[in-house]
Amino acid sequence: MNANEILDQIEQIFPHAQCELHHQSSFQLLVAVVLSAQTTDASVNQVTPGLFAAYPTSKAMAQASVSEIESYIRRIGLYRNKARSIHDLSLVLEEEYGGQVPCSMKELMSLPGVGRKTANVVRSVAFDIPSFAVDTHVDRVSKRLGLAKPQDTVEKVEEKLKRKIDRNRWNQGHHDMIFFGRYLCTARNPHCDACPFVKICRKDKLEAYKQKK
DNA sequence: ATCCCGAGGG
DNA sequence: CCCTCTGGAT
Repeated sequence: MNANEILDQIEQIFPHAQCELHHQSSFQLLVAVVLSAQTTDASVNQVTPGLFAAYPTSKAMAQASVSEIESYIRRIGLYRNKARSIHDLSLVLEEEYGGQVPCSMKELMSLPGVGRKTANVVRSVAFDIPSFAVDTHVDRVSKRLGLAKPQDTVEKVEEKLKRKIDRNRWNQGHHDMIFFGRYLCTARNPHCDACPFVKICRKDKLEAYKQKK
């Protein structure tokens, strides 16, 4: 079973996999993705309504104080780093990009608090540019399904997925693997009884590798 | 390699 | 209680 066939199977189980972070603009998407680091999107969606009501645009966010932003997002993890990142990146958007979110990898990754994963998600969801963001779910699922090796870095996993999956399926495939990892192939207690990939699964090998390390 | 860091699930 | 959640900067 090749990578495209694996996606076919996942899409039978999850026909409507998509971005679940609530947002109404590319700026709001960027902020929501920064907030989503090491945090469930359900938690992010609890704080963004209040945050975006107070500061809907990069201009408003840049004019807010970091402590004011903190007060809206204190419920989620890493809130001090995130408040600082959101404020500072809004300032850069206003001063360097005329209030527009850039779409190149180089420009996105130069923003404070924005790394390769966040940049890939923004490019994929906001600009519909073929990308493959590798987060904790995509990394785990790729290694369990044998699309990458246990020792591969996230950059290596991204490279292998892009090579093995048709380009026109990258953006949807990302969300397919997120849903599969979030709702079926979970980190703890995966639902192997309902999984179509038990024959090819390398979960045990992945865990053995982690033990040695 | 370490730090950040609250909430929800098992 | 411990683990995990669409990571990034140092």
